[in-house]
Amino acid sequence: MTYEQAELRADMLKALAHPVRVLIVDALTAGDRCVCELNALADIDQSGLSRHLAILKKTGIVSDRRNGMKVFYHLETPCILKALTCAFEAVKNHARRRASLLRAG
Amino acid sequence: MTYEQAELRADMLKALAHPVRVLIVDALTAGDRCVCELNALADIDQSGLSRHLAILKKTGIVSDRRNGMKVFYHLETPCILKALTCAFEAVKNHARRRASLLRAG
DNA sequence: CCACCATATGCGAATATGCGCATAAGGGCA
DNA sequence: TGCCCTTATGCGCATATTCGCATATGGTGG
Repeated sequence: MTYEQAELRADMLKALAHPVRVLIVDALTAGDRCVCELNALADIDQSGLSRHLAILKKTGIVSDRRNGMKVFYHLETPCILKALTCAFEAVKNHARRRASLLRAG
Repeated sequence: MTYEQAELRADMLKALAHPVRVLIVDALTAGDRCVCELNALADIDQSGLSRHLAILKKTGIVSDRRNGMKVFYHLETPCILKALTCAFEAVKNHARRRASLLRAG
């Protein structure tokens, strides 16, 4: 893999690597949501949420669509979920390994 | 998903979200490598590489094993590759969409 | 046009990340 | 023990992220 290819992948991962953005992507798997609905996900300023959405949009993970006064966000890359699930499984495995090491040692 | 669960996933993604670390994980899919081998992957200081490896190790993505003077790193979570592949496909889709928008508009 | 609602952006401050240099730490070998 | 090789860590600096506040923008309805 070239460095440039690695950079593309890293940019994608970086766009996802924030708890609020993970929550957003998770919520969008159930269907499109407007900003006002997503705002209930985390205890965060509205402007902050808007910025997180802009980050996801810039990398193409989500797209947006206006409907009257509201803007709805749509998950463009559902496969990104596999990444999240994998990450979660890996975290659990890691925790389990650490726990058994603590028991043994 | 709770905020705590999202934080765990985000930590995992953050650990991967750097081009050098992506290169490391990619290289380790072909088998264990010592630091001196990995050092050839990118034009980076040896201390920097060591730090990147420490980040991957802390989250459980890789583990290390001493063999004589050398330390070998091992990929603990090969499923993480699916995340990388997904990220890459998503990047390509995004680029394609942007390109066709440019053509149309 | 004006008031209002939903969303986005400018700005500054706090914090985190990444880097290189120097150096420490762990281990092999004479 | 002393020297060398491989890898890790302390430190300071530059840059990037994140956040909240204030405010701008786009759209609706009176």
